[in-house]
Amino acid sequence: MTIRNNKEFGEVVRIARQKQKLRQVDLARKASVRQALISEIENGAISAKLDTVIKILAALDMDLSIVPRKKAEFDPTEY
Amino acid sequence: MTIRNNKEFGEVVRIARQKQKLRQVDLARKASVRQALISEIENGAISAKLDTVIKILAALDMDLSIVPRKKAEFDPTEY
DNA sequence: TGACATTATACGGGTAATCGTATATACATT
DNA sequence: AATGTATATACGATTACCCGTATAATGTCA
Repeated sequence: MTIRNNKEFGEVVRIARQKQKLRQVDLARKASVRQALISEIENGAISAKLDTVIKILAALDMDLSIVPRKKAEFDPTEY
Repeated sequence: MTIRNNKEFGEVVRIARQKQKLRQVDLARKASVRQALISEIENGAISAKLDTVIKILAALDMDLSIVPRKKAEFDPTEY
């Protein structure tokens, strides 16, 4: 899953959290942050610091990864 | 390339920048930040904000990606 | 509807990121 | 060595993250 802004990051966090049946407060505890912060991040309201991003992903058993930008592929719906 | 802390992120940025034969000031301009900030980030001195991370990676034609954490693989050196 | 659980928002305070700018340090080339 | 180039560091100012805490808003379910 590729991330281009805060909103997309928040969506990924929320989906992953719900998939694991965690409440915001549960994820917050695992990542050592506030429930309020999880809420703000999931809503794309803030630009979290890198270490916060990593802590939250770790709590969700996910990794941050850097990849070469994918070239736009042919999209038949555009024709 | 997986990223677990600020230092690892900085290393990836520096390597990618050098591979593209860019100076810090060049990358800074492309990402709309200061040369000093590129320096600090490459040295792992700060925890950049997510939008800053994304801007810099975009300037390097790279994407931030979220992936499931890889399971630990069998490591023969531990036996 | 009422009670409970979950999420979103608010406030003040502390700290860190980022800025513009300037300079110091390190590196390279002649 | 001297000059030019690149990177690292410094400084004060501004912005924004993150905190603890509390509460408002929303959702759920009997």
